[in-house]
Amino acid sequence: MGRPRGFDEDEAVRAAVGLFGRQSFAGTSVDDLVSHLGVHRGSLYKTFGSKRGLYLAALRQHVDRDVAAAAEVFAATTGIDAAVHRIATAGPDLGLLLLALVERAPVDPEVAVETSRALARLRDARADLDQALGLLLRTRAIGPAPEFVGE
Amino acid sequence: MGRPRGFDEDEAVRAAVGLFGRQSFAGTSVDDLVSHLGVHRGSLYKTFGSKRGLYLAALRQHVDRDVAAAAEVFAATTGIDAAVHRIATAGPDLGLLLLALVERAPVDPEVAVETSRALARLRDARADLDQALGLLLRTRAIGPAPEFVGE
DNA sequence: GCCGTTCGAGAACGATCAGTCAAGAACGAT
DNA sequence: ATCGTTCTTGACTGATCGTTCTCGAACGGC
Repeated sequence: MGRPRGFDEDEAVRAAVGLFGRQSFAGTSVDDLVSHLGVHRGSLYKTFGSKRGLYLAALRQHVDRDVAAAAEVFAATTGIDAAVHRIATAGPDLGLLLLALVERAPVDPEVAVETSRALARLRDARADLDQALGLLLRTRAIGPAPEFVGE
Repeated sequence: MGRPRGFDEDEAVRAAVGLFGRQSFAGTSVDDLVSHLGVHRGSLYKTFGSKRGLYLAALRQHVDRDVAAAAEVFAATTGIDAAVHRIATAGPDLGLLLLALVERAPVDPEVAVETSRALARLRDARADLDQALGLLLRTRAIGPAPEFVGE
């Protein structure tokens, strides 16, 4: 009963993944979120409790969806450069995971739980996780690695 | 001529490295900086121009000092786990570099220049840069890797 | 056709943000 | 001693921060 929602919660969280993944937690304001998610202020707080609550929801969806998809690419692609290149160009954006790892995990235990979950997923898909992480990090910072060409 | 400075610019920048490296750029307020650097508001803006100016100064010092020191450890230590463990426990804190890579380099070209400089330094010291980066990233997120013992 | 409930819309809250300004204090030079 | 210069100090600005509140609209149940 009651008035039905005017927004899709899953879509809203997905949009939050994009914003937090591009601008970081501290760098994303609630105004940013409100104007990009199609969710109004009151509904946002009613649904997620706080900015941090929405961030955690976004991170969980990111791990379950985007990180899982990336893990599949990693498992299916031989060669780290090719796998990371494929993810960077056609795969899911892992910006939120990278940002969560350095920005929030050290100071927010619940974030650390989710990032650990993500790392475990990736480790299962590929034993040389560290090398993949480092390459993803450099790819985000400098753009796609120019030294890699070809499929 | 003129009144002498009441603070050491090098020390102030070093303190800024710590703050930015722990709390990120967007997560560190000018009030934070003022209360931890021993530099008052006016002097901060007179000396560095803006919060971003101070951030760039901090990042440059970080690359020239802390990243250079880490590169020496990497070059002098055989074994990635041992090298990263040594840096994490007794070496320089590379938090600012990691944060700059994911938070600022993608949106601030001058930051990207400095992070590229840092990566070049590390690459010269160790060919398997990506693996080292990934391990540093995980170490920051979850704390020192429990699987590594000895040395 | 109301009632209870949930949501939409946006004004409003105190706090904090980055950045500026004016007034005075501490120096070197004359 | 006085002047020009540079730095200190803290109040101040308008904007933006995360969060809360109010009020009306849209629903299911009776």
